[in-house]
Amino acid sequence: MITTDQERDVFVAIADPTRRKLIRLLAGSEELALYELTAHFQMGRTAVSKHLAILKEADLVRNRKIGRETRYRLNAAPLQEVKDWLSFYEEFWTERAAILKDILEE
Amino acid sequence: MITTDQERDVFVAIADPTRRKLIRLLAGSEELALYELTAHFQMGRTAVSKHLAILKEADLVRNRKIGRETRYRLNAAPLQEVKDWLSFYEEFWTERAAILKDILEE
DNA sequence: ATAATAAGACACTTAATGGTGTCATGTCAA
DNA sequence: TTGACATGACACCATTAAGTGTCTTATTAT
Repeated sequence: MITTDQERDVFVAIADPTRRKLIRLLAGSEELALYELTAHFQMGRTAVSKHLAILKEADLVRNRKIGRETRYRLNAAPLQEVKDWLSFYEEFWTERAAILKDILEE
Repeated sequence: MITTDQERDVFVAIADPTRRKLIRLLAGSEELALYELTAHFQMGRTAVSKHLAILKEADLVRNRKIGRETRYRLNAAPLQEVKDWLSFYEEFWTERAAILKDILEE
């Protein structure tokens, strides 16, 4: 049996600086077409398209076809998962926590 | 001129599930030696060591040699960078923000 | 002193990633 | 209706990533 393996990995999606820049661009506009997004990068359209596919896989981006162009929009919701993950470790880097720990270690 | 390229990429460091598990393990103990960490995985010691090297590069982990063993400890501080990055997008996934946006779009 | 343990340092393999260029197709404009 | 534009779909390539195994060295325990 072959599981279609739709991984939906948000952590991997945001690991790449190009993809973080895409997210940033989409946060600034309601909707942007592939060719508009591509204009902000040095790489070719195909590469940008692939990055968007990875973002889409993680559901960080939604798209719809309008005439001959494909418009992309941001869906930030999956970032919640990262925030939840982080929240567990927050106490480990907080100044307050560090002081408390020092006290306990005395 | 060769720039030694110490990239220190926190986003890449946390993108891998094995490395997130390492972080989790280290959050649970003050210090753990490589062989102790390795015991929690199916992969070999060398592989775990490499993952720790990547975490160390991102300064998410510090290590010291005690006798023949190398003990690792968590340094969560660099995760702050991820949190800062996330905070910018927080309003985009908040329920409140979604409702507000709908109102503004009327 | 010797054997066992912990880990560093390599060399190596396989698969995934990030990019390219090209061709085909649908859509818009003149 | 013809040409230009936007994109999808490939095939392809180079580099990096993730894992392996082996050899060596330092340290501990018997």
